Amino acid sequence: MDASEAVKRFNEYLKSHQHKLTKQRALITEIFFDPDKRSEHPTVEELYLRVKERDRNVGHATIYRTLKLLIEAGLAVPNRIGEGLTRYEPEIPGEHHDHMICDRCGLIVEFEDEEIERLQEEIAKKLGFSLLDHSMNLVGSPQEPCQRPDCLNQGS
Amino acid sequence: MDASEAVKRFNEYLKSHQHKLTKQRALITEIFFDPDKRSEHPTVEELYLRVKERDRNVGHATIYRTLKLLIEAGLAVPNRIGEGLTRYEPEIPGEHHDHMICDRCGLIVEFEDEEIERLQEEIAKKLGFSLLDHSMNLVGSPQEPCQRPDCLNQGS
DNA sequence: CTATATGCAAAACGTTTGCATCCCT
DNA sequence: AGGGATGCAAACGTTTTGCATATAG
Repeated sequence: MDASEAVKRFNEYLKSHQHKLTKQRALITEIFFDPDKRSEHPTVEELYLRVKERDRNVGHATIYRTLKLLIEAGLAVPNRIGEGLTRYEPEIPGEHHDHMICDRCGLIVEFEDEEIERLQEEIAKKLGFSLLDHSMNLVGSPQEPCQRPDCLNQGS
Repeated sequence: MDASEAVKRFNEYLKSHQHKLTKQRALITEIFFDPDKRSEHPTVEELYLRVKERDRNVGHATIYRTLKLLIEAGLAVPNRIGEGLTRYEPEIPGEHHDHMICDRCGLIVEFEDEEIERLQEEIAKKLGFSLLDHSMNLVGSPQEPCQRPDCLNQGS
């Protein structure tokens, strides 16, 4: 799903809920779904700064309100890993992935595992629930020197 | 591990790090590890109120600072599921469990699954990391009427 | 006795909200 | 034209911090 596809889907959601597709909402969505930075899991502040480059008048509130709508539309997922602030990731409806987080530099690697998904269903059932959602985050240290310039694990 | 065992372990950690076991720290730890409420995953505010019943002079800051130390000592784990506030759970070193959260009433059921733990190790390895930590939260709706008085799912 | 811990209140932080104005449809 | 959206700044709840005082070791 590319950025304009995301905007289209968002618009469909908005229309069906008496909301409007404004310039700001379209811009935020485009930037949020930019394929180059898709896996960056931006914070509100990070997204705000990137949006501000293209529209100097946006306010924080609009980012917060738009992300809330994107979540309702099933196009974004909040992720409260680690520290004290929320990160958001673009969500392709129907897909799902979990996270492997680098202990040294915070890099987030996404992955998917069928076997785990299956086990989760099974566990929920055994506990008397039907599974609606789940999140799994692994934290680890890299075994090989990391390629990222800001990673502390440069192969000491 | 009972409450006094937890205090003992905490004291060991404190001593080895030039910290002191104060009345407040011992009290907070005892209450946090109270076997009756072990699985309640209290917020700071909840813990604060329970501690205040036994020592009317404690301040919020002491709860925050003590929980931070308990985390360093490996005796507590912060859990930022769901809403906007952090819950804490007592941790028995060496043990680990994941969470099944009730969609209707927020009840947290703890569970452990060897198979999942094994798969997580495997996935981390495949991605080039050695696993340090992980968290997994399942969200689901109960299949049977819930027994909790405050659960919305009373068997409608 | 001295280093560390406490309680308080103020500050910091991320997030939400009220309101006058603006702008999609 | 009118219901919704925006930007701003103030309000909010949680967590952290500075500081004078108290206390464990």
